[in-house]
Amino acid sequence: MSPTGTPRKPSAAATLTDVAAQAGVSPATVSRVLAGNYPVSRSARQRVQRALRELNYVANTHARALAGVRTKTIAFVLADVRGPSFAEAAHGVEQEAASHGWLCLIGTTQGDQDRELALVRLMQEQRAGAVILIGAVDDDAKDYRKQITELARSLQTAGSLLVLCGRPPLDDDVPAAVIGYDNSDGAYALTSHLLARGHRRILFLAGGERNTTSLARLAGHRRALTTFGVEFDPDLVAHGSFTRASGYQLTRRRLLGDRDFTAVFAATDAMAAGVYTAATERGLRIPDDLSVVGYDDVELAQDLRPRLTSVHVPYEELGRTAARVGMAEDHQREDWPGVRLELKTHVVIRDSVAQLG
Amino acid sequence: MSPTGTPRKPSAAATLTDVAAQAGVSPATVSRVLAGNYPVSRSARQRVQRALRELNYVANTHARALAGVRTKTIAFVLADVRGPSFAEAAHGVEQEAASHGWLCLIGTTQGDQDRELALVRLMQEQRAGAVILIGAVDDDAKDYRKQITELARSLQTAGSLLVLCGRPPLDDDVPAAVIGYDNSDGAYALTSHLLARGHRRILFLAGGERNTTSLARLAGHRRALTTFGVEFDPDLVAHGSFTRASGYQLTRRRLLGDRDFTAVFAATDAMAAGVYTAATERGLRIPDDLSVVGYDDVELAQDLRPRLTSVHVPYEELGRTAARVGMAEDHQREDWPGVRLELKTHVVIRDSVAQLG
DNA sequence: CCCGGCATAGTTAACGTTTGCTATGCGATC
DNA sequence: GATCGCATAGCAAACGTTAACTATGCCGGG
Repeated sequence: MSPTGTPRKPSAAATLTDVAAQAGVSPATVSRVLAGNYPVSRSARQRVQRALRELNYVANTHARALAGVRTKTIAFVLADVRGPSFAEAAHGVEQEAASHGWLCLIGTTQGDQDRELALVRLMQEQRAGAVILIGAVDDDAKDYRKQITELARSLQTAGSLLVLCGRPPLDDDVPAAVIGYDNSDGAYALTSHLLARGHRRILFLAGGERNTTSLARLAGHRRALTTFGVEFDPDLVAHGSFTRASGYQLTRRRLLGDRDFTAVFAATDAMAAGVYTAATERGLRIPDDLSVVGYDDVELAQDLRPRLTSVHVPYEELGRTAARVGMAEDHQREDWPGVRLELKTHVVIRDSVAQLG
Repeated sequence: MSPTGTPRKPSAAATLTDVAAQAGVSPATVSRVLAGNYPVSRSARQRVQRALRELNYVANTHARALAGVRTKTIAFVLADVRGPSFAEAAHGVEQEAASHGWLCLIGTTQGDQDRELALVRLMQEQRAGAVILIGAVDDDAKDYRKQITELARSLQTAGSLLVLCGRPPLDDDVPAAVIGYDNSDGAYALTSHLLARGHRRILFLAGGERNTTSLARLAGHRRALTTFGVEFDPDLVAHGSFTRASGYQLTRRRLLGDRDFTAVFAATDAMAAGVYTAATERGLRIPDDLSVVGYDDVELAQDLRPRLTSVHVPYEELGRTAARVGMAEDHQREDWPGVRLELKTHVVIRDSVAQLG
């Protein structure tokens, strides 16, 4: 009734109650206009909408959440946003979330597992609808599994969900979703390709010795060797990290003496890029003098010359799927069946492998 | 007094009040133990801490925020997390935020300005302490400036702050911080380098016709031309987008007929990569037959062969600075002086430019 | 021996929404 | 013409914290 009646406290955001006062209705009515889940008369609705505009009302998520509305926020935690494969996955999560009107909370660990744990806690304080963990882990950390298991339970208790993405599952009774992709089979196929082209001595450039992704890729590699009846030579495995610099160092060292391999399987495309540099430095031409393959099929694989043969991993799809699972409503139920998905990979043949013999 | 007294409602997260009951104290005491800003007796503290652990208490940010505690959340909005320069900036924001215990809310626009506006609104509903907008804009959108100005004011009213990052400032009276970097001077320096090496006919591959970043870089280029007394030829500017594909297309088209330029200035490194491909396809060697330069100095610049001469932009620093400004406490004051910073760039000379004549 | 003050503790009123319940008016039905 | 029901509206109690007050006991000083 009093359009210019009681003036709001200056320089503070307008609340629902302010809007109600301005429109001459009760707060409940404003809330109903906003939610549209209850009949409101035409005239009241119009006055409310006018007041909403005039006061430039912005809803308060915190109050909403407290009052029991499910928060449309999904959290994800990864090692580093700059890694191309991580970025791809992050993009998938973000797109999927956005398409449902959800927002993303993000945190990075730089590979520190304690930081990861701390971040999950923080995300839980924010009452994120789900927490997605992306990327490999070191399989040693003793109480890491225990702690993450506790977190998973804790999240479930709070009506949230832990989604593990691209890392091995926890125990069966842990309430977490697992979205994986197939590292071992991809490596199997890639090594098979190398073997089919006549390579017998293949240097495998691995990541961290306990890194689960690295381990799985190495396992696939060995499996292919066995299938083709080629004996596995431990000397042909070098451990480093998933970086270009590491690929460079490892290769450089191996190229110092006599070369006893015709191909290099780099556990990631980034490492493969390092191999290129080291080989070029030594005057080796790819693929004529040395064949190289990578893994991940990030954009870089097409930028290298010759273009790199690699295994395509659907990182964006991985992120999308994780988000979809996290946003699903039914994981709140007591009898939720759990989710365990495995995405497929495939070899992309380009120009970095020579046919031998 | 009753350690196992009243059992909590099963399968719901423990609240402060639950903890208080368990420890036999009032909620206020628990809150004080948590905050550590008020004396609590040793015995009470210990009982509380025990209960905290037993119940696996996780604070509720929403309730805290409602009760008036400043939320330690910073939001940032960019076009796409996959772009390497964006990723770098995002990393900077995230690192800086994390080092102060803040969390990041993230949203991407895919270049859609309406989406950007909508995202800022969403972030405001979340009561983010600041909202950082990263990246260029199209300078045409009529009411875009008006709307973003309104948002800036609205954010300020709510005690938050709009931080514009790598895009031109709004009007002087708009309460927003602006963190820029120098596009025009960088382009000036880079074109000067080309001119100093004897190039006179330089094809400039620009981004969107109204893209502010592209426009600024083109302006610097023209300024250098003028300084060296070289007449600007509009025919030597081609507009596309900041992508590799666009760089490829634009170059390809120009290479069909007679070539009337000796160097290409690509407005981004990604476009330069496209130039490489198109040139190689035509059998042109870089830099012998054609010189190429880029802008941004992302990792890609070092992956290309020959390595790309480019302008280094401190994207990570840009993000860090934006976050720092956003998290500062004093921007809440009525008499906040505002912030307008400009980061420096510098040319990185590599192997993609030939000395002519 | 009384009182002022300090160290703790509890009480309670916010914070901004949502929502179940209750109240009101009015047209239709018997 | 009393009654029922429906379409609207408001009231008030949550939600989980914080912090300003208030209450209690105990100590030391006068």
